[in-house]
Amino acid sequence: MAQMGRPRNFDREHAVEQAMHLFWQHGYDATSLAQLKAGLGGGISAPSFYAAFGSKEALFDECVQRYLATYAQVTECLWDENLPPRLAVETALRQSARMQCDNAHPKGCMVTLGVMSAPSPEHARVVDALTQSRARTRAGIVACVQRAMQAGQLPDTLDAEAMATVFDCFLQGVSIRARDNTPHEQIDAAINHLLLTWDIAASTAAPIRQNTSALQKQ
Amino acid sequence: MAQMGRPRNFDREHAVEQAMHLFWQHGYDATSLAQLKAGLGGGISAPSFYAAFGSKEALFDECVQRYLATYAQVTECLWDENLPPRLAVETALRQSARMQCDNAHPKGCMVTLGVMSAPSPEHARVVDALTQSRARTRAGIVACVQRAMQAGQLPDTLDAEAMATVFDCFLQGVSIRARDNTPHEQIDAAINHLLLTWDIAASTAAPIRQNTSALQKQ
DNA sequence: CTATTTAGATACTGATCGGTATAAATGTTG
DNA sequence: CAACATTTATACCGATCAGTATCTAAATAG
Repeated sequence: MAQMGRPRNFDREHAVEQAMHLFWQHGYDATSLAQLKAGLGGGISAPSFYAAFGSKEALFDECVQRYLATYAQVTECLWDENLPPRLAVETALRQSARMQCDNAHPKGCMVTLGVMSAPSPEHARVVDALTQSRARTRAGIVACVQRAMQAGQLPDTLDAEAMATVFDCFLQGVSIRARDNTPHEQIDAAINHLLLTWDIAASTAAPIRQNTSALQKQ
Repeated sequence: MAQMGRPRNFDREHAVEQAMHLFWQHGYDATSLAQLKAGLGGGISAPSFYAAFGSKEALFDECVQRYLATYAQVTECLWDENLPPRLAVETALRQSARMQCDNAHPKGCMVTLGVMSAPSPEHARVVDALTQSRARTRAGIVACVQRAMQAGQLPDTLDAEAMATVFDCFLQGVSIRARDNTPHEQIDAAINHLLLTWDIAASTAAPIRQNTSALQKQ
């Protein structure tokens, strides 16, 4: 059955996409209702906005979900257990760097750059989804390192959290550098160097696991 | 000669310090005049605020200058030509990480976390000092790499910008991780790994290979 | 003392914030 | 057609934004 009532004269999907770009660029607070209304589908009225999206906060949540389901997928390879761990990390770094430097949308990562304000109770709720997403990516990198350790590709004496922090801090920093208009080639070249930390750690791994020494620690 | 007129009953220096903490934590736009008035010296009135500081923007500029002259000095070792380049970079990373994780003030770096909004003409002016400071730190790291290359401590075939981007991206990312309450020990341990990129570059005469293993695509 | 200088207190400004009440316009359903 | 459902346009809400006008309080200068 078709939709009853007067049909809306803007494309809701397209409007969410435009709203995501606005939030991505300016952040949650700095994006005003006036900006959103003016930018969505070529201009809609306040009542249309609230009828379609509920509230500014609800629209933001929807935009975050949209972002996580699309652009943020570049790091999803971290969870692909069919990929060799090192390749999974490298792929995540390279794909994310490429995405963040793309001119087709705001520079940097929306999940990272939405950190801004922290303390106010409602803002905390808004930012929570972003914080959790960052924690998930972090956990994905840690999982890759641990997988490599279990496979003997990294020494099992390694501090997985510390090793993962190297890559995660770098990845978070890419958002800042992308905002500062660092060319993608430069970041990609930096990834070459960064991955050497993996290789040099791997070169100290015993080719055949020696559980005797590993089990000493606790 | 002593000051004429009625003396103000709050400590201006202390007030700037408190304002800096507020801007540091919430960012420029998200810090309201109401917050500032309530937080400065235990509460001052609007006219007192404007008489003492001129405007919100002028106070922010003053806070940025204060920040650059104090907390941001942790990376000033990058410009100390008496320090071996690698030690200068390591010291900058470790001191900055320690500072950013300190509980005595807001987590992260004010210069990095003030990026937020970009486009509006006046906001651009406010953010400009931060952008320039980031560029200066970046240039300092590049200078250290170049100094090491000239001293034969790094191969002269190295791409200094790319090498510096490794450390700078990491450094920028520390702000995000500090906001996410990553313990300082973990970041410090990550710096150990990160510095291996310097050592392995130093040990190789030939330029590092491009695209170490994957992702020739696109 | 008076004059001058500076800061504080109260109250207010116009603009913008996110959000809504009301009712007309436009569609489907029977 | 009439009844219903939904979006639209206009106008508006109280709250808060950054910033001020006005007057009084408190200090120094002569």
